[in-house]
Amino acid sequence: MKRRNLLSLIAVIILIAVFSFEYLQEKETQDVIISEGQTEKENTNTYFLPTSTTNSVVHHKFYSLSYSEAHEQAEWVAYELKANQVVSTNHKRPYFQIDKSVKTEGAHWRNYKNSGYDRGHLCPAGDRKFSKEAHDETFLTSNISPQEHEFNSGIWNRLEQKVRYWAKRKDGVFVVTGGILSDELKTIGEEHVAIPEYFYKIIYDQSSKSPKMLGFLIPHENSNEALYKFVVPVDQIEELTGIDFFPQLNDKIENTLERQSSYKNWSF
DNA sequence: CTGTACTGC
DNA sequence: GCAGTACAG
Repeated sequence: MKRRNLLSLIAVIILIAVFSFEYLQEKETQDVIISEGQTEKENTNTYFLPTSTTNSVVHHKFYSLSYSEAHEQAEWVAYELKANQVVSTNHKRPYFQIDKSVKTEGAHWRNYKNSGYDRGHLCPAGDRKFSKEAHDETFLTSNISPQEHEFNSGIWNRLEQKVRYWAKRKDGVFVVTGGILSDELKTIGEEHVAIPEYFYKIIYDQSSKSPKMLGFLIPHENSNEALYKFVVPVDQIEELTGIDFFPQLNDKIENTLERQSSYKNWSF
C-alpha cells in the first residue's frame, strides 16, 4: 500500500523532528554564559566520564570526580579544557574547603598541614582561571592529593603547562587525572590521606577527524627527564586503577586509542 | 606557574 | 578561621 508507506514515512519524519527539537532544546539549556558573551557548554566535562570503582561520583560546575573514601582523595578528576579557557587572569588563592557534595565528606586540609607534602591540585587552579567561581571550585579537598613539593612544582607542573599548551593549540582537550590508589600506601594526617606512588594523566583530543589520546604515568618524585618518556598506553593505567576511561567512545576507536602509546601527533 | 609559613586579629 | 605578607622550586 503506497498510501500507507507514505503515512509511515511522514510519521517517522515527524518523530525525528520532534526528538531533534527536544535534543537541541536540551543542548541549549546546557549553554551557560561564562563571561562577556562567551558561551560555553556547561558540564561538557560529563561527556567523557570514566567509570567509578567507588560508586561515588560528584559533579561540580567545572569538573567531575570520583571519590575514594578509603584513600581520602579522588581516584579521578575529569574536565574539559577549552582553548579560550586558557587565560592568565590572576585570582587570590582561597582556603581549601571540604567538599560537601561528597557523601562521606572529603578530608580536612589540616591533614596536609606540616605533613611535608603539598596540597597538590588534580584539576589545576591554572586550568580554571577563566572565572573566579571556576578557580575557587578547584580549592576543595576532594580535588587534591599529597604531593612532594619538588614533584608538584617540577615535572607535574611541567605536564600541566603542556596540557594548557595543547588545549590552546588543539582547540580544547579532555583531561582525566589522579593518583594510582593502591593498597597499603603511606598516609598523612589523622584521616590517613594516602600518598600515591604514581600519578597519571590522560589527554583526549577530538578537535580533528582522527581523535588522539595520550596517557602519562609518572612516579611520585621529581624528574628532569623529558615528559614524553612517561607516555604509556592508557590500557596500562586502566589495569593499575581498575577504571575504564572514555567508555563512551566507540569500542573500536577506544581500543585502538588506548592500546597505543605513540606521541608522534603531539608536539612537546 | 606550583606551593608553604609566619604574623596578627 | 581569615588577611596580609614573605619566600621557594
